Amino acid sequence: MVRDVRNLKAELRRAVEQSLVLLGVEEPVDVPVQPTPPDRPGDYGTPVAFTLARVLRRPPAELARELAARVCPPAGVAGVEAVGGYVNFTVGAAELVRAAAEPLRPPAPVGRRVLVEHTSVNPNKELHVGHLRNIALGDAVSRILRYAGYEVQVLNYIDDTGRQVAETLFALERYGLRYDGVTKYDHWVGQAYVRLHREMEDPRLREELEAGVRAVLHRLESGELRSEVERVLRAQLDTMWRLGAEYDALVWESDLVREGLLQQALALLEHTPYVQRPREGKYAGALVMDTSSFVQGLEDPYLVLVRSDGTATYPAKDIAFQFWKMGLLQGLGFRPFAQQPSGRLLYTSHPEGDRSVGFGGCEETINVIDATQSYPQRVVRAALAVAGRPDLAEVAHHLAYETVTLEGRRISGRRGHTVSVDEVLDEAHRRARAVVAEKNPEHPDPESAAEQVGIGAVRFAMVRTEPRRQIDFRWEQALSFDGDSGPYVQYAHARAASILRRAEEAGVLAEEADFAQATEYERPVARTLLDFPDAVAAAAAQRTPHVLAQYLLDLAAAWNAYYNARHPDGSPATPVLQAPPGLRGARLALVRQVRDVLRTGLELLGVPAPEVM
RNA sequence: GCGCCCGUAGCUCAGAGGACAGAGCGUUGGCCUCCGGAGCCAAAGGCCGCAGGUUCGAAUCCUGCCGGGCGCGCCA
Repeated sequence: MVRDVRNLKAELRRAVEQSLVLLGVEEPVDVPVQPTPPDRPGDYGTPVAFTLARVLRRPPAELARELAARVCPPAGVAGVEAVGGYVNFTVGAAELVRAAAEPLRPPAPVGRRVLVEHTSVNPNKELHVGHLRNIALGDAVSRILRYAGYEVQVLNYIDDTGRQVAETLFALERYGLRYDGVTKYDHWVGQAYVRLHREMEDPRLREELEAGVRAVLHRLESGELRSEVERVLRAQLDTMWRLGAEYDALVWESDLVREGLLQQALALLEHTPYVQRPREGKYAGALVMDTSSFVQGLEDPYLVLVRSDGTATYPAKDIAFQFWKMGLLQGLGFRPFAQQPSGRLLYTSHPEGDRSVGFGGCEETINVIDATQSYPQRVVRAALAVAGRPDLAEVAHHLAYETVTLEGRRISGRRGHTVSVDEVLDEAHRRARAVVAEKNPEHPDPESAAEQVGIGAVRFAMVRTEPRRQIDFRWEQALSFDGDSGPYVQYAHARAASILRRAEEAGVLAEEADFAQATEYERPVARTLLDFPDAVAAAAAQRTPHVLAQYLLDLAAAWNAYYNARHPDGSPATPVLQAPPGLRGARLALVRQVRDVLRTGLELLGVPAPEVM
């Protein structure tokens, strides 16, 4: 009996391989088994005859016919036929539905630790739609890898010693601002930042402002202003949590420096032939790394790690962090920071933290950072190679996504050309609320449904396309509730859940399935259901959620088509609750699986799956 | 200038070297005798940027060109 599609495909492959021997093929040949296109006979097929044609010097169609005649198909396969040069297999409807209805089993643990860093927003202003893409991608990839069996650490890097934070805190001081308690705190603080930048345009003030910023920077480095930064961070976290993103730990840049990780990283690099301290010329007195063997296309391959005044550059800190992530360096203590909405504890690095809390030291890393940072990310990988670990450089991935533009222009927080995540979510909620009121006026909890649909629309829009593609943020597109959208998939899920609810009310939910009664109408949904493990595996392997998003659209479409199917005379072809006993059980099993796969898939994307919407 | 990424239907996008290139939006026309119409069915719409090459087979791989985005600081 066929258990699931992985077995099925593997069994088909084996059967074909055995028949190859009968044809006199001795050399091992790769036998691809793929689903047949719609409107073609069969469910799965192989083009192996084309490969063979070359070796055996015979026409592919002829070989396909011979293969089809000799192959001994596994149990449950109802037919084998040659279609042109392809050999196609038809699985019986009963077997197909039975296999598709088999309960989901998550993949086994792979025993590999992966560290995903995402979000990493400067703690000095509210989140904008560019950050939205980062969070949606990073959170989805983390969930997918965890499901795929990896041990995943999700980190959010807090750049608390950066210029942007210094400018903001300086602005608050300079203008003597007091929090009004009304505006969300990160938005309020962001206004001070924008105001300072307006003032900085005046060349007469530049020196005075610069000195002020530098003074704050020093206080930040000493850790003196940590609680100020933390206050902004907590406001930002509310937005991240509202989106459904959660983290395992926050890593503060100041901790990285204070714990000496930066110095250790530099020490690792310093005695390699690639790193030098020139006595004269352009880089006199600085510590520089020659990246020419690792990064192409640079006029000047020398990268400054330590300035001639003794201060470290940003790339140096990045390198130290990366070394720690991959276990080249140890250190950093952690302690609990907050309880997240799901109950999961969020840790933070801290000078008084517990050093035995085991973050870092992963075998593979994924840095979710936009594509404009590709060069610094290559430098980070180069540093691993310089430190004698080219093997680690291979698995230090940069999940590079293209930036989000706004009306075709680059987002700029400073110039106010931006849309905040909070604003987007509020508007999404408002629009979804209106639709719920219209479509489902009896809804028991319309506010909660509107929130779930709004978030779902926004997050799905951010992950449905390939990360490398630039996207222009448009309200109608990001907040679309029909067509290829999050709510479309959510609706398909709610519809399946609704049928199961009614089945339970009618007392037929536990009815035994008689798969032998399965019809041709079930075939497309069943086949699509069987593709789920492949979709997740592909998303994990390629480290991109869009593969899974596209799959869920396919499944929702197949399920909706099934739901609406009619006989040629126009009468409903696929009633579930009114189907004859046995067939009803089989259809309920299929509907349950549709609901479970949609729910699981949506969860992996971080899109809520409401039962009623 | 050099390097990286992207060019697929009017628009927004899928498409791990395999079967006549697929969705959504928009346009046109249909579907409430069923369990949710945020849905379904159908039609129209394509030199897959251009030109070569590799291959039994190319939207997919290679080379060149064209168009667009980004990067190339002792900034972060």
